[in-house]
Amino acid sequence: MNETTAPVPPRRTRQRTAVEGILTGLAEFRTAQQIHDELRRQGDRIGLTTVYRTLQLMSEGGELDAIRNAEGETAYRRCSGGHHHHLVCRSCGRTVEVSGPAVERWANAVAAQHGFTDVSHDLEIFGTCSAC
Amino acid sequence: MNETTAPVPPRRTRQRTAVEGILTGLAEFRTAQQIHDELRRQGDRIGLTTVYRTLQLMSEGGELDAIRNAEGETAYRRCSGGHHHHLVCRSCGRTVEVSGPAVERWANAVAAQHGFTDVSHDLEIFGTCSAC
DNA sequence: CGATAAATGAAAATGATTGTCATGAAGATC
DNA sequence: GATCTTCATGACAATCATTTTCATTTATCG
Repeated sequence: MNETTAPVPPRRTRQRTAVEGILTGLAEFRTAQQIHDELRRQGDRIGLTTVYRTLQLMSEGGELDAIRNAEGETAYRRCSGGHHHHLVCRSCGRTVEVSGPAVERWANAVAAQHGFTDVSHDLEIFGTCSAC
Repeated sequence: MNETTAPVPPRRTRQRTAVEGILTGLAEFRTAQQIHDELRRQGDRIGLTTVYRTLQLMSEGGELDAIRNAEGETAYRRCSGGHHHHLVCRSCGRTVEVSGPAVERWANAVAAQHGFTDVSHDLEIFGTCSAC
């Protein structure tokens, strides 16, 4: 009766391990195609479709953060536990994780004032970093 | 020698006027396709390509704000003097404009702490509205 | 009124992402 | 270890927003 609580863990395959391996120890955002290219460069035989699917599943499972860049591509990065936002450099793409309890409270309060429940939010800050 | 300062104003065409007309007096974000559909519904004969091009030019010229939604589409809105954010209902899509000076200050402060300049940000709050 | 360069738009091209489905491989069971 | 059931994979086709192409139309200037 519990079909929503995922009683079945995902299978441990060579491909899934490879994708996780790329993202572990990397703090930057990467697109599916970049990850695919990198794995191929390492001699790993893996399909582009699989990379897309794996990243999507990991993202849905809360293992990855996903953002869309200006070119319309979706980029992923390993997710550090808590809820946070991103400060992204427009030029080089460098990303810094930031968090602000005040923002969380403000968002919840504003939503509540308008009768909204089950609140979540997305916040991205863009700028030019000191190196650029 | 001044090719970057646009000495030539864009021509005033029926199509450009129509696109501007749709966005004037509308505070919500609309995609190129939605605007194209709306114009067609009004009996205005206009090509989808032209709508895309016009929106892009207006956005580059600072006349419009552009955001990317979760489906990967780009939505535009007339640049209303005041900066604000959106509270969107997940079920019915109802949108409420909200603003919070505290959030603006926080975003600017955080960015500055990390050496970022020329800061902007996107914030969207999602929830279920009282009617749903 | 022309001349001229920008604007338009229909159709084709692009490019990221998703769907399809036959084959391959985990994990459970014997 | 052999087998079975089911999920995972991947080559390819399909989708879909957006861009490019290029012949035609039209603002705007002199």
